[in-house]
Amino acid sequence: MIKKANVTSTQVANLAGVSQSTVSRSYLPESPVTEKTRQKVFEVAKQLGYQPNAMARSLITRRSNMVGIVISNVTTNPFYPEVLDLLSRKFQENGQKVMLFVVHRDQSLDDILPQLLEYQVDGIIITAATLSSEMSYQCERRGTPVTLFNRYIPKSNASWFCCDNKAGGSMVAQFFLDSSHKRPAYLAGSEDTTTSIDREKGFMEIMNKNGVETLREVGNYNYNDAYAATISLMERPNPADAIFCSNDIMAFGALDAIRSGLGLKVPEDVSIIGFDDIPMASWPSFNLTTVRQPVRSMVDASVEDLISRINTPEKPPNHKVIMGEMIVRGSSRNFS
Amino acid sequence: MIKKANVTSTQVANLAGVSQSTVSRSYLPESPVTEKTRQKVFEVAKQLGYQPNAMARSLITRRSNMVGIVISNVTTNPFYPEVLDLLSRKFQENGQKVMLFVVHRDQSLDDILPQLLEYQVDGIIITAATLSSEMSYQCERRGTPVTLFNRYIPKSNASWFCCDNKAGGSMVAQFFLDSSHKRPAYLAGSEDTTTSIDREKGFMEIMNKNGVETLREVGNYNYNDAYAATISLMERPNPADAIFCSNDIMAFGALDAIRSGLGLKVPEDVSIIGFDDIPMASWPSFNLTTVRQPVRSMVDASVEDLISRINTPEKPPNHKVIMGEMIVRGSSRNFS
DNA sequence: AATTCTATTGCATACGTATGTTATGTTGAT
DNA sequence: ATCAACATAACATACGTATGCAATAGAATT
Repeated sequence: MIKKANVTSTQVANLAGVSQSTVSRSYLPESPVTEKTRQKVFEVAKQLGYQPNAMARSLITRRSNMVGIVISNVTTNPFYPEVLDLLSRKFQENGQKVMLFVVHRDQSLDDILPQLLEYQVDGIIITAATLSSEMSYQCERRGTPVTLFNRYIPKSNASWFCCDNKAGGSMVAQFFLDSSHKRPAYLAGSEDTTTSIDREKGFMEIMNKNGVETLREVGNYNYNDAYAATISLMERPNPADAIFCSNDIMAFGALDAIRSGLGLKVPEDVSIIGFDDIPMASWPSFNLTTVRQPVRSMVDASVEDLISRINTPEKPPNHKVIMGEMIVRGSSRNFS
Repeated sequence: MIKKANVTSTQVANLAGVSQSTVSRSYLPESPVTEKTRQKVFEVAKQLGYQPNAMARSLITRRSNMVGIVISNVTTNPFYPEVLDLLSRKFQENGQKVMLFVVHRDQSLDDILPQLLEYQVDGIIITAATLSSEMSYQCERRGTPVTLFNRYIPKSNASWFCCDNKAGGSMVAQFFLDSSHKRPAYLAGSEDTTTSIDREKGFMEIMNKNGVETLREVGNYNYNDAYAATISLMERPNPADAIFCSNDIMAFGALDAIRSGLGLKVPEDVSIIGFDDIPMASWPSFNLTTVRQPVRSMVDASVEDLISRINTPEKPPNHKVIMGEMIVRGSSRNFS
């Protein structure tokens, strides 16, 4: 527990023959300090190995320059590492440090957010997870802005930025109909996520409007469940000829089930369409038709929103739904 | 910039009719404070929405309970999100918060580490990146322990924990020889990484010992380069019949190149072996033979080392090389 | 040379907590 | 009832920085 004593601004000040406040000001860009003294301070600082203490600074400025990122599914869906990478990069560019929490199914956000607040983060981004109203209230009370990424909560003061999941679902449905598929199926993600619910909603709306009966299975957003669900989907008396999977990873599971598991062909026997457009989707092995999520736009919007609300707390939360784009590849047939 | 005023321990103290120090002690588990007053303090705290300020606490205890994680390749290789997930979980279990930096090719660690030190992290883990001697010195001077994950630096005071990459390479070479392959090839990762260099070293050692000529290409640890490298490997007059790829992602690129690109068969025409054993390796589409990295052990060792060196700074750094395990699947033939 | 003004610097204090030391209250024994 | 002994609580200070205000020095003006 014996930690080496820190070099402080006071020590630098003494050696440089100036006051502590001058040292402090030397590190603030627009402070009135002569270039000569500033250089002298930096020189001594370098010699002593001095570096400002961000904790002490935060304590007095009431700004930590840290944001909290809460994320899940980082190992089960490659979409989220990408989101994390982009978020973290964008925050770095804006001078914000990132305090990261990876949440698992067995953890509650209600245990994590207090830790973030304890560390005085300036703002919080929540990805692929949702917020209890109690926590939403806690954050509001402390004036800590919260932004949701690909989730939304109807009445809270959190911002949110989502892909237009419903429209995405509809696009896929329309595509299936236009290419004369007769037995479409929806392979749901986790039942309690708005992403899966909304994609299904959009998909079903079009199907119902056209009076087309639709099959349904649950794949819980993972490969193995999707594999199994696809088998059961295809072993019915009247199997599917088109499967819309609520994310790409499940689509890979479906593809493998169809091809390796059942010995059928894609897209000749069944068309498969995914959601996300992760890099692997374009690999020859999969060559997956999918709905591309506008990750960049979503990340940019989220970060910019959060930072602007950090800087001006009175700003109301923002909400935006950004349209995805259908990427047609080889896992779906176009005509019949 | 107008941040809501924090609720402080002093306010709680006033309302509860006790002193600030009593409030403070109420939050320290083994402090001498009557259960009755502690309850009263908590009650008032809850009512006021009080939460201790970790910055102020860190300032005085000289412990931030934050560790820095520096990681790269988080989007290009699914192995690293898994590492990140495990690291972060293990640190959480030990009460350490995580400050995350995702580094990119265009960034230098020398710009990142000072930020971590500024925030007084108790320790630093560096994954898939290496440390300049200048930075190593800076960390040592401040008494901040550094642990490298899957990298090593001969003479520094950093700990490191690696997979036994050389032994892994040798295992693969021996496997190829035992199954009578005649034209082995090594598909290198990024040339400047010790992981790729060591795997090659182990591979070549066995091949040389047995007088077997070996082909070589570079795939830079990514799918696309590996795909292209494999094509060029197979278009030679005397093409390979066995390819050892320095990670799984490249192995997928090689597989796709062989099958979709060249119309050949795996493992009949060429055997492919990867390294890492990421979850996808077991998917039917790939069914990849590979060397499993002992991620759990490596993560456990790294975290335990770092935490123990945080608690007792006088401890010398540790180094450990952990053996991987060969996972034989369908992408390699066993006999000939 | 005296005066005014401005650009720098120093002084003092505050941020919110932890903790060594002293003071208080309570219990028990005599 | 007296006093010791102990368990709790209060007091005061320190952690390392930023910043309002006062002081200083130097330049500029007359």
